[in-house]
Amino acid sequence: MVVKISDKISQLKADIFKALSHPTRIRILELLKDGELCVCDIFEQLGVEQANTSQHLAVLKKQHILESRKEGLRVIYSIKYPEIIEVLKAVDKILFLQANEAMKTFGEFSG
Amino acid sequence: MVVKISDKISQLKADIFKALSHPTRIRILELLKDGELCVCDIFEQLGVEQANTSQHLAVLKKQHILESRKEGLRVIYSIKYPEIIEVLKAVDKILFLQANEAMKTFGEFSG
DNA sequence: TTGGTATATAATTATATTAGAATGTGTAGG
DNA sequence: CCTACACATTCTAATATAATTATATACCAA
Repeated sequence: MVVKISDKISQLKADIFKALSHPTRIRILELLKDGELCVCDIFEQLGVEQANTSQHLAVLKKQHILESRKEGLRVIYSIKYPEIIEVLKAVDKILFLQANEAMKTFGEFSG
Repeated sequence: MVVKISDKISQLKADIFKALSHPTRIRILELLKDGELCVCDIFEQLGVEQANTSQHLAVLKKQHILESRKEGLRVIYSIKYPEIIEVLKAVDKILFLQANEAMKTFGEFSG
Protein backbone atom coordinates (compact mmCIF):
# COMPACT_ATOMS: atom_id res chain seq x y z
CA MET A 1 0.00 0.00 0.00
CA VAL A 2 1.69 3.19 -1.18
CA VAL A 3 -0.62 5.72 0.46
CA LYS A 4 -2.46 5.08 3.70
CA ILE A 5 -6.05 6.06 4.33
CA SER A 6 -4.98 8.28 7.23
CA ASP A 7 -2.73 10.19 4.82
CA LYS A 8 -5.70 10.89 2.58
CA ILE A 9 -7.71 12.14 5.53
CA SER A 10 -4.83 14.44 6.49
CA GLN A 11 -4.97 15.78 2.95
CA LEU A 12 -8.71 16.41 3.23
CA LYS A 13 -8.21 18.28 6.49
CA ALA A 14 -5.38 20.28 4.96
CA ASP A 15 -7.63 21.19 2.03
CA ILE A 16 -10.22 22.63 4.39
CA PHE A 17 -7.58 24.58 6.30
CA LYS A 18 -6.21 25.92 3.04
CA ALA A 19 -9.65 27.17 2.10
CA LEU A 20 -9.69 29.02 5.43
CA SER A 21 -6.17 30.39 5.04
CA HIS A 22 -6.97 33.81 3.60
CA PRO A 23 -8.21 36.82 5.58
CA THR A 24 -10.83 37.68 2.98
CA ARG A 25 -12.31 34.21 3.22
CA ILE A 26 -12.35 34.40 7.01
CA ARG A 27 -14.22 37.67 6.72
CA ILE A 28 -16.70 36.14 4.29
CA LEU A 29 -17.50 33.41 6.80
CA GLU A 30 -17.92 35.96 9.56
CA LEU A 31 -20.29 37.93 7.36
CA LEU A 32 -22.35 34.82 6.59
CA LYS A 33 -22.33 33.62 10.20
CA ASP A 34 -25.62 35.39 10.86
CA GLY A 35 -27.36 34.49 7.61
CA GLU A 36 -27.19 34.34 3.85
CA LEU A 37 -26.09 37.24 1.65
CA CYS A 38 -25.88 38.00 -2.06
CA VAL A 39 -22.49 38.56 -3.70
CA CYS A 40 -23.36 42.22 -4.12
CA ASP A 41 -23.64 42.69 -0.36
CA ILE A 42 -20.60 40.58 0.39
CA PHE A 43 -18.14 42.39 -1.84
CA GLU A 44 -19.48 45.76 -0.82
CA GLN A 45 -19.09 45.01 2.87
CA LEU A 46 -15.65 43.53 2.31
CA GLY A 47 -14.55 46.49 0.26
CA VAL A 48 -12.78 44.31 -2.31
CA GLU A 49 -13.31 43.87 -6.06
CA GLN A 50 -16.34 41.88 -7.18
CA ALA A 51 -14.20 39.54 -9.28
CA ASN A 52 -11.87 38.86 -6.38
CA THR A 53 -14.84 38.19 -4.11
CA SER A 54 -16.18 35.69 -6.62
CA GLN A 55 -12.84 33.90 -6.63
CA HIS A 56 -12.77 33.60 -2.85
CA LEU A 57 -16.39 32.44 -2.77
CA ALA A 58 -15.51 29.79 -5.34
CA VAL A 59 -12.67 28.51 -3.15
CA LEU A 60 -15.03 28.11 -0.19
CA LYS A 61 -17.73 26.53 -2.32
CA LYS A 62 -15.29 24.05 -3.84
CA GLN A 63 -14.59 22.75 -0.34
CA HIS A 64 -18.35 22.56 0.35
CA ILE A 65 -18.01 25.12 3.08
CA LEU A 66 -20.50 27.41 1.36
CA GLU A 67 -23.47 26.74 -0.86
CA SER A 68 -25.34 29.07 -3.19
CA ARG A 69 -28.63 29.51 -4.99
CA LYS A 70 -29.85 31.93 -7.60
CA GLU A 71 -32.57 34.46 -6.94
CA GLY A 72 -33.30 36.47 -10.07
CA LEU A 73 -30.11 38.26 -11.01
CA ARG A 74 -28.51 37.61 -7.69
CA VAL A 75 -26.59 34.69 -6.23
CA ILE A 76 -27.15 34.10 -2.55
CA TYR A 77 -24.38 32.44 -0.57
CA SER A 78 -24.74 30.74 2.81
CA ILE A 79 -22.77 28.55 5.17
CA LYS A 80 -23.44 24.90 4.43
CA TYR A 81 -22.41 23.42 7.79
CA PRO A 82 -22.80 25.81 10.73
CA GLU A 83 -20.15 23.66 12.43
CA ILE A 84 -17.50 25.51 10.40
CA ILE A 85 -18.04 28.38 12.83
CA GLU A 86 -16.80 26.11 15.60
CA VAL A 87 -13.53 25.81 13.71
CA LEU A 88 -13.21 29.58 13.69
CA LYS A 89 -14.06 29.76 17.38
CA ALA A 90 -11.43 27.17 18.20
CA VAL A 91 -8.82 29.29 16.44
CA ASP A 92 -10.12 32.36 18.25
CA LYS A 93 -9.33 30.55 21.47
CA ILE A 94 -5.76 29.86 20.33
CA LEU A 95 -5.29 33.52 19.43
CA PHE A 96 -6.62 34.52 22.85
CA LEU A 97 -4.17 32.20 24.60
CA GLN A 98 -1.30 33.48 22.48
CA ALA A 99 -2.24 37.09 23.20
CA ASN A 100 -2.39 36.28 26.90
CA GLU A 101 1.08 34.83 26.83
CA ALA A 102 2.39 37.80 24.88
CA MET A 103 1.04 40.13 27.54
CA LYS A 104 2.52 38.01 30.29
CA THR A 105 5.90 38.27 28.59
CA PHE A 106 5.45 42.02 28.27
CA GLY A 107 4.72 42.16 32.00
CA GLU A 108 8.08 40.55 32.72
CA PHE A 109 9.76 43.51 31.05
CA SER A 110 7.62 46.35 32.36
CA GLY A 111 6.78 45.05 35.85
CA MET B 1 -8.26 54.44 9.38
CA VAL B 2 -6.95 52.41 6.47
CA VAL B 3 -6.96 48.96 8.08
CA LYS B 4 -9.39 47.93 10.77
CA ILE B 5 -8.48 45.92 13.83
CA SER B 6 -10.88 43.18 12.78
CA ASP B 7 -9.00 42.88 9.49
CA LYS B 8 -5.77 42.28 11.37
CA ILE B 9 -7.43 39.62 13.48
CA SER B 10 -8.71 37.94 10.32
CA GLN B 11 -5.12 37.95 9.10
CA LEU B 12 -3.92 36.32 12.32
CA LYS B 13 -6.55 33.61 12.01
CA ALA B 14 -5.64 33.07 8.37
CA ASP B 15 -1.98 32.72 9.36
CA ILE B 16 -2.84 29.92 11.76
CA PHE B 17 -4.99 28.17 9.18
CA LYS B 18 -2.19 28.48 6.66
CA ALA B 19 0.18 26.79 9.09
CA LEU B 20 -2.33 23.94 9.32
CA SER B 21 -2.88 23.74 5.57
CA HIS B 22 -0.45 20.97 4.72
CA PRO B 23 -1.02 17.23 5.27
CA THR B 24 2.45 16.70 6.69
CA ARG B 25 1.87 19.39 9.31
CA ILE B 26 -1.48 17.85 10.22
CA ARG B 27 0.25 14.53 10.70
CA ILE B 28 2.92 16.14 12.86
CA LEU B 29 0.25 17.51 15.17
CA GLU B 30 -1.46 14.14 15.34
CA LEU B 31 1.86 12.53 16.26
CA LEU B 32 2.47 15.09 19.00
CA LYS B 33 -1.07 14.92 20.31
CA ASP B 34 -0.07 12.24 22.83
CA GLY B 35 3.24 13.75 23.89
CA GLU B 36 6.53 15.26 22.85
CA LEU B 37 8.86 13.70 20.28
CA CYS B 38 12.32 14.39 18.89
CA VAL B 39 12.77 15.31 15.23
CA CYS B 40 14.37 11.93 14.62
CA ASP B 41 11.20 10.11 15.66
CA ILE B 42 8.93 12.53 13.83
CA PHE B 43 10.55 12.33 10.43
CA GLU B 44 10.97 8.59 10.70
CA GLN B 45 7.30 8.05 11.54
CA LEU B 46 6.23 10.46 8.84
CA GLY B 47 8.45 8.80 6.27
CA VAL B 48 9.58 12.13 4.82
CA GLU B 49 13.04 13.69 4.51
CA GLN B 50 14.60 15.13 7.66
CA ALA B 51 15.16 18.52 6.04
CA ASN B 52 11.59 18.69 4.90
CA THR B 53 10.38 17.75 8.37
CA SER B 54 12.49 20.53 9.86
CA GLN B 55 10.92 23.01 7.48
CA HIS B 56 7.40 21.96 8.42
CA LEU B 57 8.25 22.04 12.12
CA ALA B 58 9.60 25.56 11.63
CA VAL B 59 6.31 26.66 10.07
CA LEU B 60 4.34 25.38 13.07
CA LYS B 61 6.82 26.87 15.53
CA LYS B 62 6.71 30.26 13.83
CA GLN B 63 2.97 30.38 14.53
CA HIS B 64 3.60 29.35 18.14
CA ILE B 65 1.67 26.16 17.62
CA LEU B 66 4.69 24.08 18.63
CA GLU B 67 7.56 24.71 20.99
CA SER B 68 10.91 22.96 21.28
CA ARG B 69 13.80 22.37 23.62
CA LYS B 70 17.21 20.83 23.18
CA GLU B 71 18.22 17.65 24.92
CA GLY B 72 21.75 16.74 24.06
CA LEU B 73 21.95 16.27 20.34
CA ARG B 74 18.23 16.08 19.97
CA VAL B 75 15.51 18.67 19.65
CA ILE B 76 12.24 17.75 21.29
CA TYR B 77 9.05 19.26 19.88
CA SER B 78 5.71 19.51 21.64
CA ILE B 79 2.34 21.13 21.22
CA LYS B 80 2.30 24.51 22.92
CA TYR B 81 -1.46 24.91 23.36
CA PRO B 82 -3.39 21.64 23.59
CA GLU B 83 -6.38 23.64 22.39
CA ILE B 84 -5.02 23.36 18.84
CA ILE B 85 -6.29 19.78 18.91
CA GLU B 86 -9.81 21.18 19.28
CA VAL B 87 -9.29 22.94 15.96
CA LEU B 88 -8.44 19.63 14.34
CA LYS B 89 -11.42 17.96 15.97
CA ALA B 90 -13.73 20.67 14.69
CA VAL B 91 -12.52 20.03 11.15
CA ASP B 92 -12.92 16.30 11.70
CA LYS B 93 -16.55 17.01 12.41
CA ILE B 94 -16.95 18.93 9.15
CA LEU B 95 -15.37 16.06 7.22
CA PHE B 96 -17.73 13.64 8.91
CA LEU B 97 -20.75 15.72 7.96
CA GLN B 98 -19.51 16.04 4.38
CA ALA B 99 -18.92 12.30 4.13
CA ASN B 100 -22.42 11.70 5.47
CA GLU B 101 -23.92 13.94 2.84
CA ALA B 102 -21.86 12.27 0.14
CA MET B 103 -23.21 8.89 1.18
CA LYS B 104 -26.73 10.20 1.29
CA THR B 105 -26.32 11.46 -2.27
CA PHE B 106 -24.94 8.07 -3.28
CA GLY B 107 -28.04 6.45 -1.76
CA GLU B 108 -30.24 8.55 -4.01
CA PHE B 109 -28.62 6.90 -7.02
CA SER B 110 -28.34 3.33 -5.77
CA GLY B 111 -31.51 3.08 -3.64
C1' DT C 1 41.05 17.92 17.94
C1' DT C 2 38.79 14.82 15.09
C1' DG C 3 34.80 12.51 13.80
C1' DG C 4 30.03 11.35 13.92
C1' DT C 5 25.19 12.36 14.92
C1' DA C 6 20.94 15.33 15.07
C1' DT C 7 18.99 19.16 13.34
C1' DA C 8 18.70 23.56 10.76
C1' DT C 9 19.35 26.51 6.93
C1' DA C 10 20.18 27.75 2.06
C1' DA C 11 19.76 27.35 -2.77
C1' DT C 12 17.30 25.64 -6.48
C1' DT C 13 13.45 24.43 -9.16
C1' DA C 14 8.63 23.45 -9.71
C1' DT C 15 4.16 24.57 -8.64
C1' DA C 16 0.37 27.25 -6.45
C1' DT C 17 -1.92 31.41 -5.02
C1' DT C 18 -3.17 36.13 -5.43
C1' DA C 19 -5.13 40.60 -7.28
C1' DG C 20 -6.58 43.06 -11.04
C1' DA C 21 -8.10 43.78 -15.73
C1' DA C 22 -10.69 42.16 -19.27
C1' DT C 23 -14.08 39.31 -20.94
C1' DG C 24 -17.93 35.96 -20.75
C1' DT C 25 -22.55 34.22 -19.12
C1' DG C 26 -27.16 34.35 -17.73
C1' DT C 27 -31.26 37.03 -16.70
C1' DA C 28 -34.71 40.68 -16.43
C1' DG C 29 -36.83 44.80 -18.54
C1' DG C 30 -37.92 47.80 -22.30
C1' DC D 1 -33.70 42.08 -30.02
C1' DC D 2 -31.00 45.16 -27.26
C1' DT D 3 -29.31 46.81 -22.97
C1' DA D 4 -28.13 46.83 -18.27
C1' DC D 5 -27.14 44.26 -14.32
C1' DA D 6 -25.12 40.57 -11.20
C1' DC D 7 -21.88 37.42 -11.16
C1' DA D 8 -18.26 34.13 -13.00
C1' DT D 9 -14.23 33.02 -15.61
C1' DT D 10 -9.88 33.72 -17.85
C1' DC D 11 -5.44 35.66 -18.32
C1' DT D 12 -1.32 37.77 -16.59
C1' DA D 13 2.26 39.21 -13.47
C1' DA D 14 3.81 39.10 -8.86
C1' DT D 15 4.53 36.52 -4.96
C1' DA D 16 4.43 32.41 -1.97
C1' DT D 17 4.99 27.61 -1.03
C1' DA D 18 7.04 22.97 -1.60
C1' DA D 19 10.45 19.19 -2.11
C1' DT D 20 15.06 18.14 -3.00
C1' DT D 21 19.88 18.51 -2.54
C1' DA D 22 23.68 20.40 -0.49
C1' DT D 23 25.78 22.62 3.21
C1' DA D 24 26.09 24.47 7.88
C1' DT D 25 25.67 24.36 12.91
C1' DA D 26 25.56 22.31 17.49
C1' DC D 27 26.73 18.81 20.44
C1' DC D 28 28.96 14.74 22.21
C1' DA D 29 32.57 11.23 22.49
C1' DA D 30 37.02 9.23 21.70
